[in-house]
Amino acid sequence: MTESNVTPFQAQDSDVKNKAGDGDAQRDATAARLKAFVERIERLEEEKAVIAEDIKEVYGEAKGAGFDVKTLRKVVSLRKMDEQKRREEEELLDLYKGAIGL
Amino acid sequence: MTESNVTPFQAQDSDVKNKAGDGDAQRDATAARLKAFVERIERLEEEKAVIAEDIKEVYGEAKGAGFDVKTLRKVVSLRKMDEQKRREEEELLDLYKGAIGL
Amino acid sequence: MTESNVTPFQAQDSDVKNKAGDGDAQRDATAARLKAFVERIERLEEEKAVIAEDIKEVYGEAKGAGFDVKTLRKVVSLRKMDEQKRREEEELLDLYKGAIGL
Amino acid sequence: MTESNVTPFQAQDSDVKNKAGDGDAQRDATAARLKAFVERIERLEEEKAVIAEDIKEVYGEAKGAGFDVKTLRKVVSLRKMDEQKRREEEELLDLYKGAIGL
DNA sequence: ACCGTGGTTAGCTTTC
DNA sequence: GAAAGCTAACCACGGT
Repeated sequence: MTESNVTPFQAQDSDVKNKAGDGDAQRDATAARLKAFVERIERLEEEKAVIAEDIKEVYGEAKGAGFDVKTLRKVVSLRKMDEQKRREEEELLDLYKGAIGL
Repeated sequence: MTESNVTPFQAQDSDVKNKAGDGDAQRDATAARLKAFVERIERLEEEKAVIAEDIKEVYGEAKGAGFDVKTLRKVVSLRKMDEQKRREEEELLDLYKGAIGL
Repeated sequence: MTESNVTPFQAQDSDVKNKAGDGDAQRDATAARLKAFVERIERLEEEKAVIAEDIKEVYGEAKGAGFDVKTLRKVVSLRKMDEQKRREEEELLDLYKGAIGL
Repeated sequence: MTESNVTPFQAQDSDVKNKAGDGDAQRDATAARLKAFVERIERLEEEKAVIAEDIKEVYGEAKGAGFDVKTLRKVVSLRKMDEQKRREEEELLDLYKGAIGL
């Protein structure tokens, strides 16, 4: 699939493509490649859904262990914010370093 | 950890928590368990974020291969909707069956 | 109110706001306009809440008439999904048409 | 419609209804009533959607007037919370008054 | 009567 | 700057 020589449908401004002489072969090939992309995406989304499910289960466990879920979520959320803040500060530091010549 | 005999903090309306005789040991143990939950969740969320990233990359690839991303997203969305609809219709059937007494 | 010449508060990153010469008049005017927006929103949300209440009542009526509410909800939900699907398919068609250059 | 003499489908535990000898007339009547409920609900939901749209527009206006939408949402939300709190306190007061004999 | 669950809605992020 | 998709909080319902 590294040697792609047919052009799939694509947003275009005013040009007309594949108007005539477009055999079924290319159409089929394009369709197959499209299908491949769709399936890759769907598999990944499925994995994502599974993990989301796992997360819910962990919260459930925590609840069963006596923790307050809402509070727990807040804690996780706050740590994530801190993390972002820390990264931003690091970026800023890098920026400064670059500005003064490494 | 299956034999949990300390009570973690928890949302309470008007009760008094940890009033007296609450040694540091329990507090530490509770904190440790809380930390464990938080870390499990964070690890899972990290995995989820990675997959979300992968999905974005696949869309990027598709775009590079000449597909229109917006259209591709629509296709994926419609397929998901079909899936949901199919499931709901099955549920509805079961519901009807229950509603009229099996 | 079409000629607004004062600047209300607004999220800003690192700028200095209302530094000097900022009399009370502008502040009051801004506050008044803010209040007006808040009140408009609150009135609309109130209307929305009333309608949500009405919907609940209709479900209640249906229940009183012997219909199974859960099933009824499912039916409504499926019809909504059909509607959305129909619209999306139309959009998809347009999208395809655009993608291949009209 | 005050004299309803047919029984619509409904959740039941173990009884079997409408098994045999159920003419089409009742079925049609039930279907018609069901349809009426569905349509009433759909109309109300449509109204609700319109109002939700209006609210979005007001936020848009406020933004155009220079207000920060996120902050504005926060203000509205806080006022709603205050309102709830106020009501709860009033209820509590009534409760007390009742408890001591008006 | 309470808990657990699922559906609904609002807010945030990211894209165009 | 607008629009949409995704995510997280909220709420009402049914089950136990």
